[in-house]
Amino acid sequence: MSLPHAILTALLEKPSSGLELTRRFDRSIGYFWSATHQQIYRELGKLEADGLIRALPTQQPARGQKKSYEVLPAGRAELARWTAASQDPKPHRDTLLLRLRAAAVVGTAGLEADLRRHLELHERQLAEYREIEKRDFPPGRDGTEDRLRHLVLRAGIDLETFWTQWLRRAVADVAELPGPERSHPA
Amino acid sequence: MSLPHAILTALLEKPSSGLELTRRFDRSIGYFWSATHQQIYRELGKLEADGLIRALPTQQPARGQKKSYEVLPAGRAELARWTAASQDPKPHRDTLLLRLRAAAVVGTAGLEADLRRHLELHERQLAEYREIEKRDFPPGRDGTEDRLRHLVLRAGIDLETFWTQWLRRAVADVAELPGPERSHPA
DNA sequence: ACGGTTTATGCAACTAGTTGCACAAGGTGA
DNA sequence: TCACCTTGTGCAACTAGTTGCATAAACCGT
Repeated sequence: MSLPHAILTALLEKPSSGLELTRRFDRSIGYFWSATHQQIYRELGKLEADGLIRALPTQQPARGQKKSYEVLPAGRAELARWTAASQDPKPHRDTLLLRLRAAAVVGTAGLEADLRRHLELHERQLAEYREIEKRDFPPGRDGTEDRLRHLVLRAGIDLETFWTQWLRRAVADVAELPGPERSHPA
Repeated sequence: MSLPHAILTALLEKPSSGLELTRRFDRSIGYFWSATHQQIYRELGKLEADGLIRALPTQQPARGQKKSYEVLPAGRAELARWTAASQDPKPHRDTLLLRLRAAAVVGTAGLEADLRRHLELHERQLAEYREIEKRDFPPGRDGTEDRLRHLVLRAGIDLETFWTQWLRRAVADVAELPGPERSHPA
């Protein structure tokens, strides 16, 4: 139940239209809370109906016309409430770890290539995060908002660092397992 | 679309009833692929209908009677196919990071306590993983299956290590932000 | 001025996961 | 012996997220 709050946060940072939000989700918030444009439009409709945001006045609010939203006081209050509330961590689900566990039973045939691919993806993501850090968080500036946003970015960097290291080890381990094409039949 | 494969893996490790599976999900596979008993029963039904598993012969298959399942060759084949297939990583969603980002806009009031709580939860999980490592992976034994399972466990350990470290920093950072009860109004 | 691409909004149907409850059998103590 | 608790199985309804497609305006070359 966090998508509405992600949208409220994004809109407080800057009032936007559905498509602008979609783009910003792809670039920054989406790194830890992804959403498609359909989800976003649907949620904008709900938030407006609930009186948490409103469409900025415009000439004709027709289809194909940009429609920007801003957060109302009730929306800010709801976001503050949600941020402060205690929440249990949702269980993670990780397909790759599951596949490795399955490979322990049915064999590792074909797995190594995909591990390498994942390694590359994570390396790319890590590089992107470091780029952002260099650009947006040069040493020195540390207002409150910057501090918190930097903290979030650092979580991303450290997570990707973990994955690249772990995947390198996984690739190496899987590569040196007995025999090519091993597949552990019944 | 991984729950059926998680179940196939678990059943290959050891044929089980629905409830036994539920318990094993809580203890081990569930660390990276959680599932409730309702999900498991539903999926067992589907897997049986699809001919990937079958119920072990028993006396009366009535309600309240244990019913164990084993994997059929078609099930093993499907699991092997899935394990080897290339898959894109699903986007993560992390509420805590989102809340921190929201806090940068609406203020950190009330957040610190929950960060501490999360820190404790991750410390506990980390301790549990280390316990399992000591128990199940003493130095020396390293068959193929052990190697892979140990690799998965190590991912869990490293992930929890990351979280505990990051959360410690987050708690410290949030604690020293300007003023108690800061809340950054419009 | 017309046909194609890009920008922008949105609906509908589907899949996956969660929550809440119902039902049956077997054991246990009063 | 009967009320209650535990174990085990399961349905139904709901919530969240995904996929595929429809629609419309604007911009752009010919």
